[in-house]
Amino acid sequence: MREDESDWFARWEEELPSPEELMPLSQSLISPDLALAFDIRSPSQGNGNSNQPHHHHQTTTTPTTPSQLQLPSSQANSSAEFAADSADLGSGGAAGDEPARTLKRPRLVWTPQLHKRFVDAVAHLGIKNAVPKTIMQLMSVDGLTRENVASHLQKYRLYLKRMQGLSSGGGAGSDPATDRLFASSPVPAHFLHPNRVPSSDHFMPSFVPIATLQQQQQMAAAAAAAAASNPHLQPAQFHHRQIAAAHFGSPTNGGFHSPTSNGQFGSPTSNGFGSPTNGKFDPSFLARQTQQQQPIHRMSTPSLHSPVGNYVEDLESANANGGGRTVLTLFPTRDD
DNA sequence: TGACTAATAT
DNA sequence: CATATTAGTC
Repeated sequence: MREDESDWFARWEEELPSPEELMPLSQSLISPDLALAFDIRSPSQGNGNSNQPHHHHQTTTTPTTPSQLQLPSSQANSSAEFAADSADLGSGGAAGDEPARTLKRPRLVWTPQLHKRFVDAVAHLGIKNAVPKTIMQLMSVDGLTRENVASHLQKYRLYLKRMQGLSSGGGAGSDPATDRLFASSPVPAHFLHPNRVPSSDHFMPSFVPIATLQQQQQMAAAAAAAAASNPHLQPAQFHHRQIAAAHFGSPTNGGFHSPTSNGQFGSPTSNGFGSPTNGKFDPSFLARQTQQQQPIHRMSTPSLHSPVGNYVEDLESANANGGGRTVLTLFPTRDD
């Protein structure tokens, strides 16, 4: 049975999105235009995690066409002429406040990869501890906010409920596009059986959330740079109508991957969680991520250099529904 | 106060 | 419809 442990782990690793598919979220969130807007949202919401851009190195293994690299300045958009005066981008006018502060971030798009990470996190945490903040931390996806997770979690829960109800009936399959995303990731058994607790339960020997510390300053710098370059796109600009969708296609070890062999992770708290569904687990592994303001000390990860995220901005007409929506695609829209 | 969930808005 | 945002509660 011990093998099971390593087995599941191996399986888990395998299922994880390959580095090529993984990527740092925030980076994508922060498109040039957005760079300006990437700032945090409401002042009151401490926002456990703001977004922090990482700088990734290009892994030599990025066979992908080198063509799309770097930030295209998004000028691809038609509005390249936003730049003009730097002074007031603020709301035009009068009040000129801090636009960056009030900007809204683009809608997060839950790609299968992202969702997978989400499910993995939830599975490993156990429904009990699977609350937005924890999930978010475990996912360790740069740029993901607690609210993003909360929202998704809500929906996921509904989905699970639906599944439960359906499963007893018989089965038929549901293929509505609605579940498409959720279907992309297997739902851990316990999820469907809230009451059942596997005797041998306990997975997650020592899961280690790597990344998690990011530098806000860098982000600020980046923003500043972006701002300088593209002085403004005030919210009003985004406000209504389309932005460019950023597609990501870059490998990144985000931090989810485990360096098995190298396992330097020896995290101080590499404890095996207690039981996900049973006892209480020590969130120590969460490493108190005290808000932001951390000295950019990257962990000594073996080789956590991530490739630069070469994302391309694409205008996604998105839907033909009511009108253009601004959407940000994080991962390469690669369906599984 | 901060976080969670449910409800509602976009 | 998928997310985001708000509101009520703990």
